[in-house]
Amino acid sequence: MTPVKAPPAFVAPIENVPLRVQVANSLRSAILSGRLRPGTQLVETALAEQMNVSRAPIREAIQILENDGLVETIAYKGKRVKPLTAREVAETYSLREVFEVMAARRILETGAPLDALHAQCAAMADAAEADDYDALTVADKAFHHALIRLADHDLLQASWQNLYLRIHQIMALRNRDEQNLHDIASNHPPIVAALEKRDADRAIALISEHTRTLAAFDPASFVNDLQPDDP
Amino acid sequence: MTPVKAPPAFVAPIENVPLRVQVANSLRSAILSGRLRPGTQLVETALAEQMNVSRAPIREAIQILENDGLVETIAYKGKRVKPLTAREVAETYSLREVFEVMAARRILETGAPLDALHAQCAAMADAAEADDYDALTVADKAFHHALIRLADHDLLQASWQNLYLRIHQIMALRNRDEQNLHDIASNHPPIVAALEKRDADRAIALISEHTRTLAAFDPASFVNDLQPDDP
DNA sequence: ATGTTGTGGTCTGTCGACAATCCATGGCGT
DNA sequence: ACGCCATGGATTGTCGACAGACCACAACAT
Repeated sequence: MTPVKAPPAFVAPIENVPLRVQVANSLRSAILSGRLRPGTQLVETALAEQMNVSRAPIREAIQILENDGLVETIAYKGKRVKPLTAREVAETYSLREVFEVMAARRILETGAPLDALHAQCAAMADAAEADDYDALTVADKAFHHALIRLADHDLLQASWQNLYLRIHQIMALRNRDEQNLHDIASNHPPIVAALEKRDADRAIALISEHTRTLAAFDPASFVNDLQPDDP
Repeated sequence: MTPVKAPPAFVAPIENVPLRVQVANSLRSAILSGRLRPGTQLVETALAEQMNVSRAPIREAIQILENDGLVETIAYKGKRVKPLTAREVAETYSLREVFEVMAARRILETGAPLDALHAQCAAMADAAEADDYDALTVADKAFHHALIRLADHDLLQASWQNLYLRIHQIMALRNRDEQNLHDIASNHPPIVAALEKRDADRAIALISEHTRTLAAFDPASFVNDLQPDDP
């Protein structure tokens, strides 16, 4: 049986993306790219008017971002892009370290193939050579995403992805001029090599060190460590 | 200055709890206690009528639960209590293990006092002696919560708490008769002892073992590993 | 029989309006 | 000057109604 009702697929299926998701995506990318800086107020009526939708989808979209940890609500007062404290940044990176170490452990246990990691290392080297910061960022994210994916752990992946949203935001707010692209790129191949050799201790140590290096970088320039509100 | 406007606090502050939060709490406790079993459909209109509120707060409440990972939405079809797969249960416990090991590491680094842990160990022993399953559950949660809190890491705590929601649900769905209260209670004091002695390896090993024991317990009785929907 | 096409019911998705709350500002009495 | 209450504007919280999408079932044609 199973009478192949639908052959390969000649046309793309039309997706029905709810407004709240479109709104959420739009706002999220604005936050992650740094166009909406931490502390910025998000006013429902204003956004609703700007985007030509009613307030309901806006509210639900903002709630989605709240669960992403990018927005916070103060009852009857307003919603705003969550300010980043130095402590939060540090905690974010330390948790990321734990996630990636866990991924490495699982990869070593299952012996998953590391092709994807090699590929991204190459991509990062190319980006560093071309002095292309954006490409490097993309490849870096792809590398770590691949690392997590190889761990074959959906919950870990979801948690990591959620965490990485903030990493993304932090990176966008950093001063990119101060970063050495070649340093970043060269950090990764040794990790893959250690995994390849099944040297757990070394792989873990490298990942920890790599994460801590990133965390230590320029911790103060974009952070708002002030009263609940402001200037 | 700082003219102490509000002395200690004689009466509880009047909190304005939004309906969505009340609804979310109500539904959450129903899910966590097992009264709403995985797979149960949540119909907005029905809930709205039952609780005498409009659909908007219900929708937002359900979204909160969705971010808690307790509910899932299928567009234009319905929302339902997320079914638990064996894989999810295993992943949940393995992530919890990583969280608690991280907490132990941090506690050992900072040398935080362990009073709270001792207290909960005692509470668990009492509960086991009195054959009081509910009290044991409470004390067990309090123990692990204290462990996480001592790590002094807000993000870790938030992640752990979110994860523990599912643990709570899983425990509620288990067959409590099959569990030996004394075994559970006796698992914890050695962990505290190892922490006290600053024996990192042993503490971590004990925590891992403890978590894995729980995870291995009765993995099939309440799980729905079936097609996307149905009976 | 088998496949197709309506059709009705049951949900969720979206909207616009109204109510509740909070905050800042300014008037008023002392 | 100082403190207190009223008032107004801004923003979120809640509501009820309508529109859109999907599913199941039945009627029909082949």
